[in-house]
Amino acid sequence: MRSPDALVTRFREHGLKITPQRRAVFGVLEGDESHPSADAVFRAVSARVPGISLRTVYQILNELAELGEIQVLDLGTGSIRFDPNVDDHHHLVCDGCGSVRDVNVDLSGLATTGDAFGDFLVERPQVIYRGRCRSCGALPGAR
Amino acid sequence: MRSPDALVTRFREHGLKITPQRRAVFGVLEGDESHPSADAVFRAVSARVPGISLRTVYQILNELAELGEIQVLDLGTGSIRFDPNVDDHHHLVCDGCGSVRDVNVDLSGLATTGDAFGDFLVERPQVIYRGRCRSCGALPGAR
DNA sequence: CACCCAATCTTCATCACTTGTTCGTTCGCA
DNA sequence: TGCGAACGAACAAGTGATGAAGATTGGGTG
Repeated sequence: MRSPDALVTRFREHGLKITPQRRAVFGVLEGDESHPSADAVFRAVSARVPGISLRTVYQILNELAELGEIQVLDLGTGSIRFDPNVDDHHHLVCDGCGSVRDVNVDLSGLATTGDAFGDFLVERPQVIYRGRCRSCGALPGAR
Repeated sequence: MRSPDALVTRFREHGLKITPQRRAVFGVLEGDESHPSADAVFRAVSARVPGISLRTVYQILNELAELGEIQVLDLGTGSIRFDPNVDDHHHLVCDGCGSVRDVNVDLSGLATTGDAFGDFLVERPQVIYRGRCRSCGALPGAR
């Protein structure tokens, strides 16, 4: 995701208006590596723009996704996660607390064609490393 | 997943009763490679046991999962998928129609520890190959 | 073979997440 | 500054999955 200023420009270019709500979402997402859910973004944004509705947050997040500024992730944690990091990378998902972390691994050796794939056209291989983060390490497993 | 007969034995061993509903679910899942959703199982089972409730199907599927007889998959297709194949394997997911296919690839080379993982303990690396199946190959993309 | 109790099934309700709709308000360019 | 298009807020719907409770049934027992 680009900087909030660049996003302002980009939104204007696409005929989208710049509202305090949008600015606030831009600001909250900038540098956020926590892979927040819509609700988490909503709570963070509410501190800057009291009274904003969850619906509006969803709208803005979907707009950002459509512009390719953020990535939409369904990692099976019960809610969709949003990732301002749109570079090629993969994710660690903690079964204990549901937290998500980026991980950079070289998958160039990963086959995406061959007998096993038949005529299926692989476009986006995705790796989800499920396990336990440090704080959930020893604990038994309810999310 | 074992054979329906073996499942009957296994359920009895666990103090679970054998009902027509359970037999029907066993039968439907046997050899099923379509990775059905709960609703798909429900529809298939309804042909054998008219009047069965969706709630009961969910219950039986969860029991099978707890016994480790089937795998529960959240592949981001909107609903949970159930897989009688519990061997180590991965999945092709079609962005077009949401269909799922098994794929056997050697992932022994896939790292699960190292600097990139820090103190995160990877237990189940999961690979989802997203792309297009044959019939959706050329078509544009609504699911 | 009928009985009985726990287990199970069905029905209804609830919950969490996400999106559709409507209407008053606001943006932003002229 | 003003106007039209776009937006935000409130409300409600919709989907997938689970919780609760009363009616029913499996299957060992007398």
